[in-house]
Amino acid sequence: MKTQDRIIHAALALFNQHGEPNITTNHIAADLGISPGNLYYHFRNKEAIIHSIFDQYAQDLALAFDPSQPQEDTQALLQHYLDATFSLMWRYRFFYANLPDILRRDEALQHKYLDAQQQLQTNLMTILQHYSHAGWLNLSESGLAAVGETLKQVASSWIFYQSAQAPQTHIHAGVIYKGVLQMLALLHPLTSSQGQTAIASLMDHYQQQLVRQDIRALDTLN
Amino acid sequence: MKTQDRIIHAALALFNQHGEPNITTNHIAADLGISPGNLYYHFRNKEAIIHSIFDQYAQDLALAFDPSQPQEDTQALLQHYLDATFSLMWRYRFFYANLPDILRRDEALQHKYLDAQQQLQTNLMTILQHYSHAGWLNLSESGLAAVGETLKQVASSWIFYQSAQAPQTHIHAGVIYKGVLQMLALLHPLTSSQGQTAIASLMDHYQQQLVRQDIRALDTLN
DNA sequence: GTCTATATTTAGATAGAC
DNA sequence: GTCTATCTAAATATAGAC
Repeated sequence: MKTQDRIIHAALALFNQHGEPNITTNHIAADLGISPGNLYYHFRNKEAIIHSIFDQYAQDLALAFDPSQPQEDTQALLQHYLDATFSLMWRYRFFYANLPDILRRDEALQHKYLDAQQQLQTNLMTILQHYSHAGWLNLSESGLAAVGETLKQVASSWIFYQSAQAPQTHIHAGVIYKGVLQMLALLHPLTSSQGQTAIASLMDHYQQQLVRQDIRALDTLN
Repeated sequence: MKTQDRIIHAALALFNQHGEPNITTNHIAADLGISPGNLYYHFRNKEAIIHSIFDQYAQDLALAFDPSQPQEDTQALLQHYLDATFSLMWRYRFFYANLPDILRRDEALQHKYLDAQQQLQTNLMTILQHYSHAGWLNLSESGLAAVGETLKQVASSWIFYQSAQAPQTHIHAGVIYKGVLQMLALLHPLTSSQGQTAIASLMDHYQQQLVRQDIRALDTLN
């Protein structure tokens, strides 16, 4: 791997584990066994590293919604959406745990972030409209928009919320399934009887993922 | 005012305006026109200042739900709850914009925060149960708990969410009314016809507050 | 591309005089 | 209680040799 990519990789891992404000350029260099001078040869400063990590995130996000993918049914579409957004948020969680301060320092990044959010929201609304047209949701057009807005907030602040609720050590990948379940629980009382079956089956699916994840987490402790 | 209180006051204002990570003990001392040495006479370090500010927040929160207050009707109770929690979150917004990192640094504070959250959640669930018993909500017992959990997340991540959405300069007190409206919009489709009237009247109320606030914000610009 | 060495700056904190 | 003076430690960043 190129040194530039190794820096991005190491920085992401350290940021996720210790929180971005607690990791300096020296920490990153030391972790890789390279000199600080070398690191500064590849990146102008720490902000540039964060910016590059975000670019990679945005690229991963675009790939996850590759328009060349085959048409799927509504149900699979929602599951794909939830899987992709939450697993990516988890992989880049340092960012979502610290959004206000990171974005304040880099105006260009703020705009890129809002663009990405807008794309995610558009995709979500498309899926909600599928559900609505299939008669699975009992909501007016404006009700749909309101739910979409709430879902967007729940998703994009989930990592933040969990980080504040639990001491850092207790956070593991299982929290992403909890986040998905939280969103589905929000939709559940708004569905018609057919829709309820669809949402309930998704909730079952993620409940199982959560249990498996918890078992894996226990294994890690041993 | 005692110097100790003046430090807390100035620190809160600076933290809210510039973000806690961007304000040093030197900034606080300079803002007050006192020496750094003097500041350190009153507080062991910056963390102690933040901790004191939180203690004041917790005290304000307890006061806002003074048990000696007269019994109110369900509707007034919810309005009181929303007014108090959101206006206090606004007054101490630096904290809510940066929760994960602030709490990670101070384990004792993490516990105090969780206690406060627990108290807020208990109060919220009591109110939801009032609504439910009055036949205003079409929800099972478990549905009620799920909605309560979502409302808790929406409320406690509202400041964070807004700070990430908007460039810092565009954030003003009006966002707290938007947050209240967001919570009410979440409840709205879950209500019975009587409940709908009650929630709709609250939404009207906060919509008006929001408009007034926006007008005041415009005034400030002129 | 990478290292060593080092400069610059700032945050956090303390000692001791008043 | 408050100030002046100052120290330590750390973070950011660069210069120049290899």
